[in-house]
Amino acid sequence: MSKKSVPAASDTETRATSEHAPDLRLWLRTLACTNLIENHIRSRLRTEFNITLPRFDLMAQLERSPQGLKMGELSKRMMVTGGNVTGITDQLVTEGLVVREDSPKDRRAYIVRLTPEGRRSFRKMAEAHEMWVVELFGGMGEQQRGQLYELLAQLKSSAARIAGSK
Amino acid sequence: MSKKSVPAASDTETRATSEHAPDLRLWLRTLACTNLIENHIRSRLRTEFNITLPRFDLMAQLERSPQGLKMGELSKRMMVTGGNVTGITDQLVTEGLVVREDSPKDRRAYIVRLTPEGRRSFRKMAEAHEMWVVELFGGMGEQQRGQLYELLAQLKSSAARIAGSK
DNA sequence: TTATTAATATCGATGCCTAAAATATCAAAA
DNA sequence: TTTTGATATTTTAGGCATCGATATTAATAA
Repeated sequence: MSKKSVPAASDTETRATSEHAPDLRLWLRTLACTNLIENHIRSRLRTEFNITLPRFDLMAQLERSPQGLKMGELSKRMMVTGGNVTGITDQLVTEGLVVREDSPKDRRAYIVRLTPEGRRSFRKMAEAHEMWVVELFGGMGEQQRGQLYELLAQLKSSAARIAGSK
Repeated sequence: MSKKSVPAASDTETRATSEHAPDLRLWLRTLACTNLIENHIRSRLRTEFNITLPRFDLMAQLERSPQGLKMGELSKRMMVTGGNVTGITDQLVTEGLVVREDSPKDRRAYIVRLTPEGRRSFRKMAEAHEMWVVELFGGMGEQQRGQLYELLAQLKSSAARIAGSK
């Protein structure tokens, strides 16, 4: 649209920009929302429970799997690399919140499990965490949140189709 | 709702969870979308241009401000700490993509600016970057993207009201 | 059995990121 | 002028995250 009055030299680039900028703005807004919320949660986890978000996330995975998880399983579910899981687990072990046990089936592998204290501690934090999220989304109407949920499902599948096929 | 048939001992917690879980799921879905897209972009920037996302983001800020920006301005706009900006800028300087100049007005401050090569290099990358974003959102309809944009505005202001008042 | 290939986890190097402390400068009050 | 408080940046220490390399174990093939 409006090809006229656009300098010929930068035509392609200019048109690409003006046609696609809305998607870029949409992406930047998505990013801004996520960062805003994530930074808030990260900060409160730190000040109120003296824990980091990655550690909280790892514990959340273990809470859902009382039988414990292998390092590789954690890596897959948290969508991070194995080396990363090694480091976070090390920290949690020294804090007494999780334990590494040898797998009876596979001597290469460990089973990571919450300790009783880890479980107790996590439940407290999870309750607070959920309230924070409710608070952060509280300015939106019930219906708007439902719409957002559906639209994000579309976005996820759209992006996954592109990103998935590396 | 449905107070009956809920064990008394965990009543509060259970109800809180069942009532608020939708918001939690909504948040996790938001996070999943963002991570999916961000990781894809990060990976392509790396493989196709051998640059990291933070460096790209810093250059993007400078491109919009041809007169250059102070370190503190960059920090604010990128929503990261000053120490971080120092490190990223150092890298870009050694790569010859940006320069630090003394501020004529304020001897405490630096002005960071793109070099000609930095500007040339950034424009190439930005064009590709925009196409990737268009691709990633391409599975959504025009109207859906518009709705999403509006709903995210609501979310942003809702979250900012909570997160802003530290 | 032996050799090969794949899977599991760790380690080292590198980069991003923050919070807190240190350094330098500015601007205005005493 | 000197002090005081605010501002701008860097430095330091620690945690998070990736990649590539490595050691061990498992599973499979010869």
